Amino acid sequence: MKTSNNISDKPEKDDFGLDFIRKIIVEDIRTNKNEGRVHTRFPPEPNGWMHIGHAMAIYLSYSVAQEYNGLFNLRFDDTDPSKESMDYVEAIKEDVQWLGAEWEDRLYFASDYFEKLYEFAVALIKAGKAFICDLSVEEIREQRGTLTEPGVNSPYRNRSAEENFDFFTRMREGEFEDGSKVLRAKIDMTSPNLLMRDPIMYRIKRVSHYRTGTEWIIYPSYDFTHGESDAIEGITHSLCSLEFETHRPLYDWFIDELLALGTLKHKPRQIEFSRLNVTYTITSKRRLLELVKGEYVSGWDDPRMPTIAGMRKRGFPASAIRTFLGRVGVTKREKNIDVGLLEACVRDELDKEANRVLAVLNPLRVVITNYPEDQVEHLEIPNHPKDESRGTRKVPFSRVLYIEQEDFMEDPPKKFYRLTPGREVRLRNAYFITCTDVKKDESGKILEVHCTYDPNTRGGSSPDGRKVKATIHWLSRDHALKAEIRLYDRLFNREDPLGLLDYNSDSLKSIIGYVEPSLKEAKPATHYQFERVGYFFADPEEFTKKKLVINRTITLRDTWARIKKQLPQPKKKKQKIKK
RNA sequence: AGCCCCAUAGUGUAGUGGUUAGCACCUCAGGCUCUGAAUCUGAAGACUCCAGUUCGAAUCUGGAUGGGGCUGCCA
Repeated sequence: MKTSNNISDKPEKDDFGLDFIRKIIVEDIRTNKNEGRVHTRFPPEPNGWMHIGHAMAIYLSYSVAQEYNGLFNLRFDDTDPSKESMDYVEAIKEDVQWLGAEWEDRLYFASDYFEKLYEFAVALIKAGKAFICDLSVEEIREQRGTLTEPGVNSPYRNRSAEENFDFFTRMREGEFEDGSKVLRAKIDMTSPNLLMRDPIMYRIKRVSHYRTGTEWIIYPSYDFTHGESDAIEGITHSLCSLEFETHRPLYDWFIDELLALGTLKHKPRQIEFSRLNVTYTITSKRRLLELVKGEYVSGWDDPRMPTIAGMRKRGFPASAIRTFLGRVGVTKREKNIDVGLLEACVRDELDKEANRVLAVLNPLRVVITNYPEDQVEHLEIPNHPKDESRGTRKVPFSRVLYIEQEDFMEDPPKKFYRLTPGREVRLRNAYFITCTDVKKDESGKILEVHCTYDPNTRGGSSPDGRKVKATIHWLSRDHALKAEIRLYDRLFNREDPLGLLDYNSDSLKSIIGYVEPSLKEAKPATHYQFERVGYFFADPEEFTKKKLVINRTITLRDTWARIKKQLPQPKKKKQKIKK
């Protein structure tokens, strides 16, 4: 760290392309502010689940610290005991860790600073900067004024420092009722910023705190805790979302006063960035709670939820979330990111990571009529077509197979080039087969399809160089394993969902599908690509050898589905053409 | 209504007085392919407006317009 500081010969434009926060940091380092240190923090309140928006805050603060050789703290902002719990602390730690943000030994709690905060408050009281106010909640609200009218001074505003100190001591000792007195900062009741109108610093709350128990009955407010905690920890850049912008003058006021009194020695800088909104998702705690309470989802970690726990269970890799966040960037504009971008990042990552296997979601029986009745072959199939080092596995092949229902059409449209009567296609990594016959029941429902195979195409290529237009996936019927497959889709069917009203009732379809035998050896929490179908994830908790529970993370990009949509509608029923 | 913040393709972002205004996702067309995947090539697509400063403005200044935030003893 003790490098020579030749500030002058630093190239000026090395901050090109950086976001505005990193520019500030680069400049601060250049001018040796905070002795060139960078120290950030993520300050969740342990009263709820972390979601994609929090992920952005975590990732930003952490990666900024990383990039500039700084430190990153995890600090729980636990000043409202009525809603907080240790369970949330543990869940949040897991989420933060999973995302890849490391706090090392710097795990802190604002509640550890209660004594210090109390002393800070006393210092402010003694300096005449804070007073005990006996007004009720309603009276304080009335006297605060409105957006356009100034507030009026509390009648208790001019109590002497001694009296204030005495009251504050007795507040702590439990002499007064909850709500009967508060400690307020003495700032300016006419400020156009409502937060500066003598804001509350301490309130009496006889609620047991999940960490400090009944030790305290007075608790500091967010505004009087957050900045002070930052200062105590030596935070240099306190990054938060835009809604705290109007709090900044107050953040600064407390610290400046404490600095002037010599109580504090360090001043962090709060910088606000716009929060992340994603299409087809909601992050409002209240709205999400409705889904949980109404059992529209299985819980806060339901794979459809935008929570970090939900995305984890869904099978979104942390690295995909990180690249997503990186692509989104940091600004102060309101953003509404296309969920497609997140999905693209997930596919991108999984294409590299996931081994390929064969699975059939909706089976259609295929009989290879020229294949010997009792024969079983074990075909060697690569685990990843782009990565030989991942090796191969054996997949059984026999006379009776399953293929995907939608890979066969008796009377196909022009652009359909999968299996159809008379046509030859390839079974992935197996054989060329030609459809010879279609068996139906009396009602016309297709029961099975008869095909012949070409023994010379073993492995999937023909010696005569003959081409087929399509390759489809398959499974040997007698060897296929049943699996509970949960097909997840977007939780809402509206780009800008309001809540329950836009709930997508098709967002989960649980089906029994078939997978190749190798899946029996799968470990929970591993990613697979079901070839031609999508990316799937062995459920971290529920997947066992006996019961294969598999979540669909995301479908493959499906060009055929789009072509199909553009095709003239088959005239089964009269359909009203929308447009 | 008062104060504060924001404004570049559909979306997100780069651009810091001279650029054919760059990139990513999306969209469309095509190539390649044992995944209609991946990949490759190409196309379409933007500086909110009005004044001012300047030889020259997306960029600086002023105003307008549009969007967002703020009236918890929540964070």
